Amino acid sequence: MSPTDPATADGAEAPEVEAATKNLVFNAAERLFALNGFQNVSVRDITAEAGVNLASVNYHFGSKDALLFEIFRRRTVELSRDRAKMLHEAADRHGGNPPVREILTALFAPVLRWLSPGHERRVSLQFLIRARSEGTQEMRDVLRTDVSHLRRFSDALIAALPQLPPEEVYWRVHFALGMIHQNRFAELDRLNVLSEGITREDDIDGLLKRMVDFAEAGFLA
Amino acid sequence: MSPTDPATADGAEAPEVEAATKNLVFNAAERLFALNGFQNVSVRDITAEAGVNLASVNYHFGSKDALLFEIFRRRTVELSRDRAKMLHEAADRHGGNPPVREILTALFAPVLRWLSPGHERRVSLQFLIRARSEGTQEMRDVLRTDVSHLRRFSDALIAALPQLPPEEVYWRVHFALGMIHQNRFAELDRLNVLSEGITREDDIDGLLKRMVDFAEAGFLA
DNA sequence: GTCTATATCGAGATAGAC
DNA sequence: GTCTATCTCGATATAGAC
Repeated sequence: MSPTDPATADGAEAPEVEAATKNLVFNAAERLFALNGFQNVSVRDITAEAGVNLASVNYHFGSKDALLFEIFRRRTVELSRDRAKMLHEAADRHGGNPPVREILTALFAPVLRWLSPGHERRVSLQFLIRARSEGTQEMRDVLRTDVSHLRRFSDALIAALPQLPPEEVYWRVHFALGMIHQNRFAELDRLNVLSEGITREDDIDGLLKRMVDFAEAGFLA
Repeated sequence: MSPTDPATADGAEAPEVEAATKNLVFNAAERLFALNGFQNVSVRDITAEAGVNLASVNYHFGSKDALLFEIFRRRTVELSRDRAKMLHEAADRHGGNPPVREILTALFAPVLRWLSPGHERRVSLQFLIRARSEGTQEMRDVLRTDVSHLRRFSDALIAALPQLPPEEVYWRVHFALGMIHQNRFAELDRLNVLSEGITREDDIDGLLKRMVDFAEAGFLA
């Protein structure tokens, strides 16, 4: 049986029984890709960072692209689950029809939590943001066509805004997503230069409130 | 004198006196980079598309990266000039202090005009959007540190919103920029899938109004 | 499972004829 | 200025010893 068999390619689920090497590679790759970009990180960089031998990537994952895709898939699922959970809880609190503000909070908060300075998933988020523009064809196909997770949010917003044509709601979802994707390192750096350091990006709760305030006003306009 | 001398590297300004080859390369490169990404386009692809020989890129531009940077610089200057002109005109109409809505229009409209289906600069815009994430180190340094053009907009917004702390205005500029950057082909495709085709991205005037409505509400919140 | 050594390939850059 | 042919490098992937 090949080690790239799906049943064994679970990494984080059972790190102690699976080859330790595989997790070392996975984590080193995610970190390096997030920091330096997909094309700027070679398999050699990854194996050196992980302290394992050069052949490990191909042995455990099949190829560099397959490794990229596995990181992408795992983190995407995690993020979607966090968001869906928050949306579900908001629906429970409001008899199935949460207000706009809580829907937007469920959309934004998981991302911002991951963005927190000390958070374990901070690099995962940068990885996912990079995947949108630097990803392989396979990743971009998934990103373009798999909207099942987003649809729960657009449906909830359409229900919460019955006076708005759905077309309008979709566009505003698009704008709100743009606000999230802007939170990559490079753009936050730029904001810091523009504001001469007065924007404090490590104040995650403040940022969440700011984003929800801005987007809520846009949706209710 | 080297053909990469700045004085002769003007391309569009004097296409008939400059080497025709240089402009063929410039235009083919911009189009291919915009469509397929910087790393996915080789010098061979460019010269084949332009119908010129392989050595042209290095002869006229010095290197692939230098070619990329020249496209980036020229289009950046053009876009900034369009925006600055609109902001200036809005200021003239309002005794030096334009309202939020007109400032945002000056920020958004040039980008959306370039995005129009038949517009000559449509691919230029996709190129610039790509430069933000796929660009060379040199490009990203410029993007991160050169905020002189943006500052005119943030200053105008701070003046138009005296009741808001500047910190808040800077964050909202950040959100508004995210809304613009979301208008790349891949994200528009995704929106189309999500909305099942009811969002008409070729209605540029409608999109401008939607974006200004959303952002203005966010700034006035 | 893990390592070293290497095959193979595609890229950017350049030399030198015309 | 333009072309062909080629140099050189860095990358992924893999063969095969241990």
